[in-house]
Amino acid sequence: MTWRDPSGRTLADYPHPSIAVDVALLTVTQDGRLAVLLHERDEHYEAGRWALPGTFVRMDETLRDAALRALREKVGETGQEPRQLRVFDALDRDDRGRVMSVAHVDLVPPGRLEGTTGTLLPIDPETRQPILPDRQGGLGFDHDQIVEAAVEWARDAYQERPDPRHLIGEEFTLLELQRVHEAVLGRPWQKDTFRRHMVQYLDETGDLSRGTVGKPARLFRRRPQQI
Amino acid sequence: MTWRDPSGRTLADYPHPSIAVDVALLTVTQDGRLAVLLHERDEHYEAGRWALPGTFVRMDETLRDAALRALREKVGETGQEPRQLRVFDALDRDDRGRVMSVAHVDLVPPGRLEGTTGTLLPIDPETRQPILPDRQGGLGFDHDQIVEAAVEWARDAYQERPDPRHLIGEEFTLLELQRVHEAVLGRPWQKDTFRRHMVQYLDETGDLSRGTVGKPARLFRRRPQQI
DNA sequence: ACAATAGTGTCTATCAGACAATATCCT
DNA sequence: AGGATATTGTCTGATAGACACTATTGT
Repeated sequence: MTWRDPSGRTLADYPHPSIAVDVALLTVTQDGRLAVLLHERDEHYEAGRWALPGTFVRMDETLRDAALRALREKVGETGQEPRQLRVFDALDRDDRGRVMSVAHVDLVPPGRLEGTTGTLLPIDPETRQPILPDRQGGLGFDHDQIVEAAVEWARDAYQERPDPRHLIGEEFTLLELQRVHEAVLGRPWQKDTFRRHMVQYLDETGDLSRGTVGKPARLFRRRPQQI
Repeated sequence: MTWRDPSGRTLADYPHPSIAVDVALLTVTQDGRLAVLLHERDEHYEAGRWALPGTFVRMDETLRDAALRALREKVGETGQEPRQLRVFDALDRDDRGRVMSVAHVDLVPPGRLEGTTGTLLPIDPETRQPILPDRQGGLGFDHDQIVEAAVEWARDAYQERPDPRHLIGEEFTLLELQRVHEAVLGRPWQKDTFRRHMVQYLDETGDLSRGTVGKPARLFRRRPQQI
């Protein structure tokens, strides 16, 4: 059944690079900061270093499934919708052998990270790097580049549209929405500018917020995407 | 020397997917159209179909080098600077076995494609697909998606900056520049809008064009990128 | 009444897009 | 002179950013 070339060999008979996935799982914490989920490696390699969850891609799974499995196995969490960033393929990036890694990013609400065995570390908005609790020289592998690309991806996604990854619920006030966007973008936003930019993508629910001080705010929901 | 896990196995001992590269090599033809370099497969698989040049990545080469080798071996041309688009990883995308492909794009001046054994086919600006000379059902594999992504990448690159991939020479008139941009973007551009948009990235050489009918145009060159 | 937050009016600067007038060459 | 192309002036509409005023609640 297996395909064979004229010399009778299958594809797997030729030596070929191994392929891994690494996932930068981002979220926004209670205190309004972007954070990334890391774990301290207890593997047989690079043990003790901070790293992104990652794993080798198996023969019969897609990249997406491998990314979700990496999150489950390494930090006890299911991601949501991992997206490819790019392939890291430097010949010497892994001393164990020839390994390419497909970097992924996912951005999930903080509620999904309750039972995690990983560590959520805040990201410096300027450097786009996690702030490590100890000063032991950064992330393993090329994971600093992956985190940077992940932050860029998230910022891009939150530049235009209201909370596309549903970090907050279905109904929210403009102030709540603004807080999330400011956390992801790592910079403040003028409230009137923000409002006028976002309302075009929002529908009013007709209800008002309750129990807050000051004038109650209208509640909005995301307007269903018109194609 | 080789790393081994606790069970004494190397990375390569575990079955893992094969990895390939495919390259959409784009250029702009004399008649001002975007075109992609294809070849008719004479391989042992999918023979006779139009396809992008591609090859399997070897153990000791980077994606970039594999992409350049694919161009050399399949269409007799050296590319310039292939860039990753994304990984195509559907489980059934290749009947020969589990093969992921890292799609690449490159955009080179037409002069580099003189001795090619491939076929340059124009791209429909609307569909972003090559116009095949025969009506035999499209490209093999998922190469239609790759071409589409490649065109998107090229358009993005030519949205803002003057001819970043140096499809024309170092000195040019604004009309020459505009022709190239219109070819890549697949739509006309108003000359005064185009001019005012581009001059900020250009320096005048001080010379004028010669031998043309009408008022001679000033020559420009790209302003060295200020960081 | 007062504090606090929500929502809006309006001014400015910038920019893309479009039209058309003027400038300068070649034959 | 007349055709052809280059270059620039100017108008319009859209938009981001900023400031400040008005509106509506709880205490």
